[in-house]
Amino acid sequence: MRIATWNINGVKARLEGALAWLKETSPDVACFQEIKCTDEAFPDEAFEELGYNVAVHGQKGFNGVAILSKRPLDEVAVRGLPGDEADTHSRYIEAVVPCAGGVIRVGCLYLPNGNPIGTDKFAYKLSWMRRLHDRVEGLLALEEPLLLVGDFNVIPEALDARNPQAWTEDALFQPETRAAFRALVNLGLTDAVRACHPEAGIYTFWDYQAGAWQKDHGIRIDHVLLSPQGADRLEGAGIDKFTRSWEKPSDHVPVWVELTGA
DNA sequence: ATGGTTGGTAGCCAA
Repeated sequence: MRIATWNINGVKARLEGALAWLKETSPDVACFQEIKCTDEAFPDEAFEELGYNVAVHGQKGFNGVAILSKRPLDEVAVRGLPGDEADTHSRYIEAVVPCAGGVIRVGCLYLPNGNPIGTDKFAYKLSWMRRLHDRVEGLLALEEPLLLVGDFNVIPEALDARNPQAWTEDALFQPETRAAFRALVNLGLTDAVRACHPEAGIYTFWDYQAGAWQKDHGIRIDHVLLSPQGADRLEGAGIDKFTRSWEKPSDHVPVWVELTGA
C-alpha cells in the first residue's frame, strides 16, 4: 500500500493539481499540509468523489493539515499536537487505518518554520519538536506500524541541500533544529526516503523566488519516518518531482512510501 | 549580491 504526503500550499489554489496527482498516483493514504482553510471550507466532496475518506484539522488563512484515506479512518486519534493547551496552530492530525489484517497509524504534521532564528518563532519550533518527541515516544510503545509524515521544515544534513552554505542562518538548518530531528529519529525511526536513496540531489522543496527550481536550488525537508514495525514493511520510497513543473505548482513536491501488505 | 515569488487576505503576514 502507498502512503504519500504533500505540502500543497493552499488547497483552494491547488485543488486541480491535488486531484490530478491523486488520480495519477492513487495513494491509499494521502496527507496534506498547509491547506490554509477551515474545516468547513475544505473541499471534502471533491476528494470523496475519488474514493477518499477525509479527516481535516484546518485553520483560517494559515497552516492546516488533512488525511485522506481509501480505507476507513478507524480512528482520528488527535487533532492538534498534544502538550500545550495554549498552542492554537493546526499543525498535526493523527489517524488509524486498517491494513493487512492489522492497522497502520499515520501522524500528519506541519512543523513550524521557525524563521527568523533568535525570535519566539524559533523557540516555538524547538518546543513543538520537543512535544512531537514526547508524542512519538508514547506511540512507539504501541509497537504498531507508525508513519510520521509531512513538512518537517528540517534539512537533516548538508547532503539534503544543493547549497548548504545558503542555509546556515536559516531555522531549517540550525544545529539545534538538526539535533532535535536526530533525537526524534534516534528513538528508533527510519527516514524512508534516505534509506531508499542514499545519493545526493534528492529534494522536496524549491523556493518560488530567485529561480530556485530552474537552478535546482532545492532542499529535502518533507519526510516519512517509520517505526520499526513500519520499516519492516518498507518496499520503496520516492519523490513525485514532476508536480513541480506543473502550472501553478506548490513549492513542495509529494513524498511517498510503498509498504508490503494489502 | 540581502534580491526575488506565491497564497490568503483585505493590511500585510507567512513562507
